[in-house]
Amino acid sequence: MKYQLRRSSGTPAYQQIIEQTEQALRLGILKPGDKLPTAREVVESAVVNGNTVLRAYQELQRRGLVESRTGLGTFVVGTLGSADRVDGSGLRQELEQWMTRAREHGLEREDVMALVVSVGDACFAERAPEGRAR
Amino acid sequence: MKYQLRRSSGTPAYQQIIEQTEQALRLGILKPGDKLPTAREVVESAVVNGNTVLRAYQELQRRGLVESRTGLGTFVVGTLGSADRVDGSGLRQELEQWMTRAREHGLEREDVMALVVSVGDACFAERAPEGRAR
Amino acid sequence: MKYQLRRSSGTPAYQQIIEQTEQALRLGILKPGDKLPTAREVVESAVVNGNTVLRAYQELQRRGLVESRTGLGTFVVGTLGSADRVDGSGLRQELEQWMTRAREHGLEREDVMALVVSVGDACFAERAPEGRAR
Amino acid sequence: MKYQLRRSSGTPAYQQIIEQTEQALRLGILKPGDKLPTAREVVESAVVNGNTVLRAYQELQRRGLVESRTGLGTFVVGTLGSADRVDGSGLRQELEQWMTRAREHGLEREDVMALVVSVGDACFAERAPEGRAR
DNA sequence: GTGGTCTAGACCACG
DNA sequence: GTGGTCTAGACCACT
Repeated sequence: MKYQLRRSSGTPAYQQIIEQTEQALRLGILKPGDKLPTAREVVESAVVNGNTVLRAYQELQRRGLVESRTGLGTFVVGTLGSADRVDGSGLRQELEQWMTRAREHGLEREDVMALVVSVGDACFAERAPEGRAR
Repeated sequence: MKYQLRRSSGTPAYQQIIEQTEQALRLGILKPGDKLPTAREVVESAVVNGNTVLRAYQELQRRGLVESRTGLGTFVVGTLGSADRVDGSGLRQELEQWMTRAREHGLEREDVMALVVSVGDACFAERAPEGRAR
Repeated sequence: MKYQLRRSSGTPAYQQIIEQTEQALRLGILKPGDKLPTAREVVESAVVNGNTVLRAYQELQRRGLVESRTGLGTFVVGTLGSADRVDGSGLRQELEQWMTRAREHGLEREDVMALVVSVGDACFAERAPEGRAR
Repeated sequence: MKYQLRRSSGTPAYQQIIEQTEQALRLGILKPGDKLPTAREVVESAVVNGNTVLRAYQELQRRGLVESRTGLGTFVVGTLGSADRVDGSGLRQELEQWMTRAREHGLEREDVMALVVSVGDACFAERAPEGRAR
């Protein structure tokens, strides 16, 4: 697990850490029992303040995804989404092929993202309470 | 064009407006000559302060995507990405099919997004200057 | 609403703020719609750092008791306990009389508290999941 | 004497041990000559690190409430408050009755505690040096 | 002026 | 060494 923070994105750093951790949980990169990097490690690797990391970890703890034990570290205890259903379904491969094709068509990364959000909104639009996305 | 702000997302409101506008540009929902909603309209529809909208529009203008003409409104003058290349390429349809399949496999919206980001990182990773993604 | 922090108590300051706010909610001192003191005001009156106050307010917000609106302040939106049932029940008066008697018997404040905790444990002991009190 | 630690309360474990010991002293549950549980016993029953228990006992010793004799154990040597005055005064019985009534009125444990603190502040408020209560 | 994020660094509790 | 609290002060978003 390695965090990639975009400092200029406007999204708070501690929130990016939360999002990336949840993403890793969804993708099965992190599983219950796994140890998150220590706050100190993240400070070094992601060039961010220790408090910021702790804040993110505490929020993850509050969400029941993680548990911190002083002197030991922070460990995954919850799961998120359905990462396991992806493996063996071919979904990933198909997406890779599609994205390669999109790229060959001249689409940039951000174009692809915008398209995915747009299609996702339509596809997963079932009475979303309010505020579909960003 | 209608803005959907997530107030609790942590991402500043004015930035969400910018992002959604740029996204619309990439998707071809907005094209040069189009008129953005007036600040007043956004204030009402998105429950946000007028100054916030103006700040977002100013930033869009600074980026050369938009032009405000007093008394008339704010108009799109620039383009972004390669929206036109999507039409007729079948890319959108393929994505829709893929996403439907993903959904039938039990994936949630957030799972799909995590997967897309993950694959996107791999696919568009070429000499990322630094901090290519989140 | 005025916070009285015991800095030497070992209990974190931000947590004392949370506890006292919840207590005020239980006692009906704070009701939905009421405005909490601004972080700045608490900083001055309670001699504590602004971040510490914000942290407490954010936790209260997370618990759904309070809502912060930038530029406006922090407002009570939730309720807690059954404060209204105390009024008119005579419970408060009876407690006051009992406590006066206890004091005349030579009990100190801390003695009273210890006694109350002890009796409370017995009286409200219904299968508490684990960890009854301090 | 059995310690009940709330791990999530924010209050340090070693302090909870101190508080509970003092409370027992005030209530007469512990009297001079009594033996505290050995650190080892506490470690097992309260799932806490041995050093933490020792630190608490040292603090109690510093306060003159307790004395550790190597090879024998830790023994109560001091008193606190006026526990003896409670017995035979009827105070405890009255409190029990009041609390039962409170409970029948629908008050929760936390409501009662908030009320007691509130009344206690008023009743024992005399020239509080500063920050008399929470 | 109000809430909120971030930093740098100190100090504490715990293993 | 690991998580956690607190401070002082800077800077930002929003009303």
